[in-house]
Amino acid sequence: MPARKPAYKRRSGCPLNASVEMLGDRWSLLIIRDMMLLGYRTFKEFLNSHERIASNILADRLLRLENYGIIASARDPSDGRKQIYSLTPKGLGLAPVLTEMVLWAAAYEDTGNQALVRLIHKDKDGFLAQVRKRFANRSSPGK
Amino acid sequence: MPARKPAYKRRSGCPLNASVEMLGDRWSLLIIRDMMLLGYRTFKEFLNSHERIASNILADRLLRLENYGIIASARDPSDGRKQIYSLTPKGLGLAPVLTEMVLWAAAYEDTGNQALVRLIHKDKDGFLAQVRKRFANRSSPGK
DNA sequence: CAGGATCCGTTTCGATACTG
DNA sequence: CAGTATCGAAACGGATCCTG
Repeated sequence: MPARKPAYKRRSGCPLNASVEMLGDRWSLLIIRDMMLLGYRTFKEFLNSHERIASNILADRLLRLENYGIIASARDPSDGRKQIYSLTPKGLGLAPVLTEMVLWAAAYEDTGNQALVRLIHKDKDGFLAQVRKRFANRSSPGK
Repeated sequence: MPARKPAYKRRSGCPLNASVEMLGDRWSLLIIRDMMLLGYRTFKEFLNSHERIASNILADRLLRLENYGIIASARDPSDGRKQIYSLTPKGLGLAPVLTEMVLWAAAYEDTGNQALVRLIHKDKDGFLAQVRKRFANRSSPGK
């Protein structure tokens, strides 16, 4: 599966257009969430985690996100087989978007993960700073 | 095309899961943007506008969003042919999400619509309040 | 004419099996 | 471990048709 270019044409310059092109599918945001909130970094972690993404789709999405500059990949120096994925600054910049989505879902729908929601509610800026700091120190997954 | 239920199963209770299920496609967020920022309300406006969505897809998305409680529809009292779509409080609650997405795209990508971006940057809370107010007064599109 | 439904070819998805 | 290959199923998109 080659790195997709959408078949449909989209007028650019309109707000949100670019965002939706990069993130408007069922998996991209979830992958980013796993990196940002759960500290996942390897193909296997994404694969075994959460919503059971198929391996071909995962490979496609990782490549796509990398092409968009949202994530970066590098070979694990200590284990040549492993590939380590990480968020770029641009990817990290999505933290406020994810945060607002979590709050929205919590307000109207989702009952899960109340701890996180309360944490964000109590101190949104602090939470965002914490996310950034984890990635500034590079790769301490944080559970 | 019946109102879709996703074929894949998704574990619930995980943050963002619900959001992505409702909004994780190429059109839903754009439709909401058009309602929220451009004041669009009718089938035809959505159809002729922006990125040239196909009418069957549009009908499906409108139904989906209505089923999720994000938008509501009612017949135009002054013109029986027309259907008027509007944001519910839940849909309006997406304003912060959209706002952050616009800011993110502006910071890393999109060059279009600088005016809006500057407005949001200057006074994010004021902008959100303004959006809410427009819909509290119901239906003054606001260009 | 507005809102949508139907038809149909094309693209993408997703599960599983398989490879370097 | 990190992906490819394959293939049936689903979703997409364009065009057209239907209905009030």
